[in-house]
Amino acid sequence: MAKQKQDDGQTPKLTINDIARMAGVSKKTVSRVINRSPLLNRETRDKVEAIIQETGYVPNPQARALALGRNFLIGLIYDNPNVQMILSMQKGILEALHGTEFELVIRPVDRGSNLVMDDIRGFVTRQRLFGVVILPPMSENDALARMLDEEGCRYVRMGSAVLDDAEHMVASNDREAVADAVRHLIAQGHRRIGLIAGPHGFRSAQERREGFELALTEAGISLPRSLIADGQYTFESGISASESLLDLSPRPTAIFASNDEMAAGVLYAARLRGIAVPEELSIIGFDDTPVTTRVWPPLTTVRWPIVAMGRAAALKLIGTAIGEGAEVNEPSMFSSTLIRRASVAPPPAS
Amino acid sequence: MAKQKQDDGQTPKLTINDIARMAGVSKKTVSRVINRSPLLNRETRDKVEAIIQETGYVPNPQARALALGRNFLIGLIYDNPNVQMILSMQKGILEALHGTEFELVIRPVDRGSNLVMDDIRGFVTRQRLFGVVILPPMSENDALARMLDEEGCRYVRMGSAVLDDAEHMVASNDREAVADAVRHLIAQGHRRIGLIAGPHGFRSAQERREGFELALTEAGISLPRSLIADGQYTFESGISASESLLDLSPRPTAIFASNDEMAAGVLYAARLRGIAVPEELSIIGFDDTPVTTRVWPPLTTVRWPIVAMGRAAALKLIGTAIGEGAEVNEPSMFSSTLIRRASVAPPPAS
DNA sequence: CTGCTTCATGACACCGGTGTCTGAAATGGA
DNA sequence: TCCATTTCAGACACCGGTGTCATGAAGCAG
Repeated sequence: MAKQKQDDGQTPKLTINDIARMAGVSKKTVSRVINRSPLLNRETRDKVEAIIQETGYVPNPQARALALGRNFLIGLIYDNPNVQMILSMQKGILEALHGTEFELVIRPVDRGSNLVMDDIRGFVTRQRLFGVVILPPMSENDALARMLDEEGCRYVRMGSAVLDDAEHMVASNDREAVADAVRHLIAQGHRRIGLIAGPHGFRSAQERREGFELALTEAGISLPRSLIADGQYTFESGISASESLLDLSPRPTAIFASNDEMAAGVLYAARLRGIAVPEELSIIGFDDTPVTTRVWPPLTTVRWPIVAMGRAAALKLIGTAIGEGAEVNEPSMFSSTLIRRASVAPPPAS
Repeated sequence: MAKQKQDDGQTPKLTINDIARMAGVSKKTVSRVINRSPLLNRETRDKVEAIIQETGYVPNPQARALALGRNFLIGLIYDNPNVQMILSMQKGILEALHGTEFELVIRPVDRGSNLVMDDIRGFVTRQRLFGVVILPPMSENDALARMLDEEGCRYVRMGSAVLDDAEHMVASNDREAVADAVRHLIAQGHRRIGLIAGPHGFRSAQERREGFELALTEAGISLPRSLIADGQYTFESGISASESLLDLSPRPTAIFASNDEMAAGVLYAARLRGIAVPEELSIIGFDDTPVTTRVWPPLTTVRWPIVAMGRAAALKLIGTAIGEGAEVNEPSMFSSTLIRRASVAPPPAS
């Protein structure tokens, strides 16, 4: 099964010393070649490079990290019910990291636990990460940011929030996006519009709610408390939240759910009661996750450029390390767009 | 903005030398304390441990990795359209890694590209990973396995495959699971059952197809070629594949789709044609992803213990490193179960 | 031809841990 | 009491890179 090999069954790895010996130069010279030092004789460089090519030598990153005092690992910290968002974010970050020597280390944390901070501290200090990207809702944790500052760990926070610190934040303007979505409902003639809010304590939930209220206020529509139901960003919470809304009389003719999962829940609840969507009830969600197109009717929703934001976050992080002179200037604020599908129609002509 | 600090704005990290000096012992002794060496005087150990506690010293993993000749990074290599599966797998692996000093580095690859092998080789050799977990369909790539062997990189493959190499493989028995699902349809009275197969070249697609055929053969039902449509494991391919099936006359009374996304596509296509599910058409999917409960009616599907499999894979990998004596013996074969929801009913009494 | 600068390279210490070997102190048997 | 054995801790080299400084050769003005 295992082939016969010298020591551990492993091909012994080439080191910088091997290359130096083969090239007849000092290891420092090899190091210079690897690091593209400008003060090198062309011949020497070519000779060494040829040997590196030939042998397939790859410098040991651990040794490099040790000598340099920093490594090439980016951490992704999250605690999020939204599976789709995590993967999109990973995708964006990985796109930015592709072709660099950075790798992505992921770290879900348990926000409920009061050991989170210790957990994360252990994570960044043990691995001496180059930097981390923090996803909501953890990104709203200012104590975490302070801790990372203390530990000397670079970080970028993702948020649906006001841009209070462009250096450490990549954000999307949820409030305005939601306001747009609700304006769309109003333009269709809706006046009794329900809101399924996100969990208390989530910045995004707060922003989306404010956007909702903003659009109604603009249109001079009053918003009774009964038209607001609390959700937890989960499908199940969407179902139960919409039940209280659909019990109302008169019933709302449209519901904005603060994310797609809950919007799917609204649709489900409507189906259980035999309420036709969109003829009797319009629905708008938020996130533009795949579920919006899997259900019937496909859900109108708000898309935010999450992959692009992930990319921007990663570039912010490693930008200082790569484009030395050329200060990478990634945008910090992204805006979302309304995706119109089939879950919105004018209200029934009651 | 940046607080005034000595050198780089970073708190200077404690090293083993600092601890040694403070404790009045040699660095080697501190090293022994860290590594729980048994040949240590109790007093000495307590003294050093107290100081470590007090100062919050954390050994530098890069230095450790360099000295040890191996690091504590597990890689996850995948190229998979199935978002849900990736995340579940990540979850399982992270569960296994939790509390250990291992971290998870993720690496999606582009299977289409012919640079994949070089890409992966670069990944494992550059980072000198401790080991990698490979997800399907990359796990079916034997050249990759050989390459990893060559590079001396441990690996575990995930598969819906025959268990040909328990040491390097964690598998689920898709064939039997699918056969069970189809038997369920047959038991309900279905005789004209369509199959939406997965992409050619995917082992899982092959296995699932074989399970499908097995159940029909058992029941003595013949399977005309026209009842098999090719899909790509995507929602869209599910829609188009089901169209050819639904055009048939007589129409199949049930369809087994090789994954949930495609099953959702079948449902969508049925809705477009006004075919009632499950009254006129029964549907079964595979994977038990959340989409099965978001759509109406909720889809009957096959659940495979993906998180548990991820955990097992990771434990297999690090088992040799941790439970020295106690040879960790993770199961290598997992079985799946049929989850009955509302998308299956007896065929119409045509 | 000499002295100075510039360029290319090497010697050597160092990053922060671990393995090996050695030596001192403690233990124990005769 | 003495020597053999065991226990514990330290000295030192080493892992594989990088930073600093020294050194030798070449270039150039005087």
